[in-house]
Amino acid sequence: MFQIDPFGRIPVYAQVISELERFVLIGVYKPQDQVPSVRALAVESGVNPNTIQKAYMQMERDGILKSAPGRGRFVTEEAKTIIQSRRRGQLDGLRESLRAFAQAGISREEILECLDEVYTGEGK
Amino acid sequence: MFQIDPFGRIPVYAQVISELERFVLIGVYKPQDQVPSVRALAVESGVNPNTIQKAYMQMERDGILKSAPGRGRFVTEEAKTIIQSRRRGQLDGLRESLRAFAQAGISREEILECLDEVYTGEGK
Amino acid sequence: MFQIDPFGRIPVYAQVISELERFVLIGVYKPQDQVPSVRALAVESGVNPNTIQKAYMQMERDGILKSAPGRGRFVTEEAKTIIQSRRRGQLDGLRESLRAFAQAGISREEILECLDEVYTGEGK
Amino acid sequence: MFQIDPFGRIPVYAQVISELERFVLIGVYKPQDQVPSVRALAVESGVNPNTIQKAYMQMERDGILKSAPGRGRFVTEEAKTIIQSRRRGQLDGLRESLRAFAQAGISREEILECLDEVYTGEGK
DNA sequence: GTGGTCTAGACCACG
DNA sequence: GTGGTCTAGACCACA
Repeated sequence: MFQIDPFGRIPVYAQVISELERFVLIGVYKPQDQVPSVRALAVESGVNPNTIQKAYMQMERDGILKSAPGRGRFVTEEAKTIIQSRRRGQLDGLRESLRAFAQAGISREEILECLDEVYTGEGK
Repeated sequence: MFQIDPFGRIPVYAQVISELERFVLIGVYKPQDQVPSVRALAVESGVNPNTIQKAYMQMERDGILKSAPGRGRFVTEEAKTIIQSRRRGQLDGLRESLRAFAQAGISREEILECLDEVYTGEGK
Repeated sequence: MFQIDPFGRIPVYAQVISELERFVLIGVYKPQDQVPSVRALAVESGVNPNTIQKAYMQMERDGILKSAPGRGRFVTEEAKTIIQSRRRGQLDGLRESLRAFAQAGISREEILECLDEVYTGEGK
Repeated sequence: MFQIDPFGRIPVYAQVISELERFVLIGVYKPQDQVPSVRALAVESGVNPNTIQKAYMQMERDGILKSAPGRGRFVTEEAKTIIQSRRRGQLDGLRESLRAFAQAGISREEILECLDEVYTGEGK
């Protein structure tokens, strides 16, 4: 239920954030829900507690989580909104990426095919 | 003619490779052509010779360049093919990335818009 | 346990690779095993960390090692297979070498004698 | 008739020597024969004259050639003998090489097969 | 001049 | 602590 790949270029803490955000988007975690404690999530995911801590801290900074000292961490009301709007901002990143492919001689059609594959294919 | 950004997340040696491969793809460097010497490219680009060396070595391992010790480095016959096929493989990465946007609630239309922006926009 | 000859025609980084691959082949390092850190191996072998780094990077590109940033480097599942198949490819080089001896007037028997000497002699 | 590969790990000057020695062994060049001038061989082989010069100097040092200033270079009486005996000494190198293959997990049979291939195959 | 190798020392992101 | 990257400066073999 919690997939982390310790190898590969994506930092583990970023993967943790990504997974948690995904859970918020699909409604596994709803506003006011309590998220697992650092320790609990660490053992469940096999990730170093320091790394979980780092992920939680950043999500707090982003306004997705809020911590109630001594009681735990909770999903904010605006979590879903924040995540979606931020992802929209990431389109800039995508644009840059696409530009790279364009420069690399990949045709618009090849990418379109790719796109359809994703949006008509299976949901996962 | 040779743009490197020493600050920013992309390693300099990767940028060097990217630029050189771009030159091969657009025909600035053709098979059997000699590429600039390590030292020459270092001064031209303002990058440390060691970093150029690292880039060249990797391109050699990739079969894009071949070296004739004492004479210089040359573009292989298969260079263009290798680069293109490799980039095609990178489409898998793009596919995964697009899938992430889909999950994040970005519509197919938003990405399409992005795509057109890139392919109809300026060449740079 | 780790023999490096810093003088002599074989590059140090190549010797490091050779030693590590040997350890994989004889089972000292098994799949999923962690290999020594760059710094640790540097002090143990008396080689500059950069040189170790270079060796490790190449083995990674070869698919023999994989790195988990911040945690260390590990032997891949396919390591042994890759090494063996690559060495098998080197038989082409041997064939060429033998051909040279044949042309040089060395008889098949002389080489056979050589061969037996090696394979019946001591393991080292 | 004169094959040089400017790429690859074998130095060009060594290849030149190897080719010339081959010609002596197969009788193309006999004792007292004059070998091509540095310049002539350079244009014929497409190799830098400096490199030819280096090869000739070493062959002189080895007693295979002797120079008559102003008249040219000639094959010595002992050339063939010297080359053959030297090659015999190279068996030590072969032995070391075979040992490496043995350590690399290549079986004696695989090398034997290789050997037969060479000695029963075509002469070239 | 070319490429190939190595050292020393530094900085950063990550866990 | 780990790996990843970069710089500066040096030496060698080769053409």
